[in-house]
Amino acid sequence: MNLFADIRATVIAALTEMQAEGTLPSGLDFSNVAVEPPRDAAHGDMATNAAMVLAKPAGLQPRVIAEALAGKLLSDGRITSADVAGPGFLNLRLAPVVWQGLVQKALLSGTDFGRSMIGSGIKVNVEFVSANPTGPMHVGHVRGAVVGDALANLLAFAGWEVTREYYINDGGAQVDVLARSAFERYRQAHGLDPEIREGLYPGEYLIPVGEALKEKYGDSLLDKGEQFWLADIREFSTQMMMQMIREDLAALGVSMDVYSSEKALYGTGKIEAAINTLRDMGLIYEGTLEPPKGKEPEDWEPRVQTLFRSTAHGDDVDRPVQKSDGSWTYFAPDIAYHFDKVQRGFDQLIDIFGADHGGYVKRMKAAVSALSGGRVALDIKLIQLVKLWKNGEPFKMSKRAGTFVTLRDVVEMAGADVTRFIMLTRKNDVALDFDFDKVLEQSKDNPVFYVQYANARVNSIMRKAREAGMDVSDATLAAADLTKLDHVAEIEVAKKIAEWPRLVETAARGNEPHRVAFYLYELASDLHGLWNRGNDEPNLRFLQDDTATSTAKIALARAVGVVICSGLGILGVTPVEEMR
RNA sequence: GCACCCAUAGCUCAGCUGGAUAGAGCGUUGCCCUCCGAAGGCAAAGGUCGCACGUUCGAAUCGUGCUGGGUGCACCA
Repeated sequence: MNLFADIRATVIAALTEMQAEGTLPSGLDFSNVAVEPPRDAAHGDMATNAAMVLAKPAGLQPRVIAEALAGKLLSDGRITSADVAGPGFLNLRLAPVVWQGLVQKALLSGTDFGRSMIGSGIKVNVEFVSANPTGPMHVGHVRGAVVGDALANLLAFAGWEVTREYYINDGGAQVDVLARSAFERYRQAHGLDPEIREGLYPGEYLIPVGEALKEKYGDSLLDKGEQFWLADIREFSTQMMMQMIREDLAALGVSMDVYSSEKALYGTGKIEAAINTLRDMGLIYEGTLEPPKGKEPEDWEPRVQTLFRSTAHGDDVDRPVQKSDGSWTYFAPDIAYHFDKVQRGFDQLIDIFGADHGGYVKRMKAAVSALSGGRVALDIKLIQLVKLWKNGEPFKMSKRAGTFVTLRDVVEMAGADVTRFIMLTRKNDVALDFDFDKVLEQSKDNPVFYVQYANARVNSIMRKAREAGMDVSDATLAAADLTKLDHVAEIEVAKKIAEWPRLVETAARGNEPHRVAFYLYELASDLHGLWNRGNDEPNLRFLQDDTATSTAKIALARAVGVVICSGLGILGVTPVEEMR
């Protein structure tokens, strides 16, 4: 599937043959032998470092190995040249037929082109968003939601068995605050003045909750004390908030496979079981922590606490799992929750956190490491801030929530597709500017537009061809005489298409969905470049007088379109067929 | 004080897990287009990859120590 992997296999086979012939000593480790695109395309199509990696263990000069290897490789029909260069690189050139064949393969596979099996048999859990169920989702959540969802898509495309999961933080004090805030709105629904005291949630989104409470309870709770209604209203409000959050996520095109509740962990013995598992490992003890140096809290006093020896698994200090009154800290259910994920049989866990939670990375990794006996890897992606801009200045207003910009505001102003794409135009750990004016601009400066436009152009070509009576079904295009794609400019585009399967694998291995967005931009750029050359060089236009030539050229364009659609699918962005 | 993240062209950022002469867009400069396959095109200039050591055939990439910015640091989640 991945051409680079194919050629690498060929290289390894040649090396093995050389061992059999005695050109190379036996017992060499080939794992560091790589076949990659060279940095400079002028060097060739692919380069292998085999000679340099093996020179030392083989006790031979790099050039000696490289030249012998070159001789072997040239007997492969796909390889037209193999030149030794630099310190011992072997630069390979592949026959045009290889690239032409790839175009055909893309057409035959459709949007499955690039699908990989490297994750086959690996169960991965991607936990993301996990916003507190106390209000609508805001901008801060959008990026994490998009990154998590796109990453899940990417991993699935590369063969992983993916579960998307949302952890509902409904076990702490914040849902009590939610209940009290909702109670005030309930009073308001009865015509009373709500008392939104300091510390309560002031957002107007709770007004409908108050009305729903009135619907359900009438006036029966109005003069009752908190002890009579807190649990019920908490449950009721949390449900309504989660419903709202699901709708917010849906508006962004995100759906979860599993919603896990923190509250549901209490009273089931799961927390105790997780902590006891650690205890059996000798990782739980009663002790006193040192005060943090440099910034000692005002009310600090030495206190005996139940601690998790996270330092045994790479953390900097041990962490408390119980408060001084004996109740659990927030960390305890988190441990239990991750233990639950381990017990559900996941081989790999991914958490998407806001960058402000960076301090919890080591302790969570320590917990997973301990509870899985090192079997399960936890990767935590920290998502940096998004700064919103409009009219050249920071955008802060919100229609509904008052204090923050909601996800809905963003989606309504920019659209889900644009929002998703832009959120992936930066690495997760770098801050991102989101300018409402720029992201909606129809110009080359806007990457979303640029990529969509490339696909629209492909569709435009096919539309015109159909109008001219041509058959441009994928089957016909795949059967075209692709040797007519013999111009270097066309071969270059085919080479870019060839990179797609490899990119999918690299991006998936690194949990880096942003790579897909960058690749699509480059691919679009190549298509636009070829299109533009058609202005001056009519023989590079996609539509020619000769049907066979046209069919071949359209096949190339269509292959680009297929990859763009496939890539956009991973990003969760709908490809457009026509720009308006 | 400690931990984590960031630092690459004037600006915004990539850089395929250690490869060759470090890339793209914007901006700048110069040419082309204003008979629609131009919601522009071609080309050029622009860099001590924050600094200093180290690891090795080879470092923007790995290690150590600094500098500057961000985030977070017991009984909040």
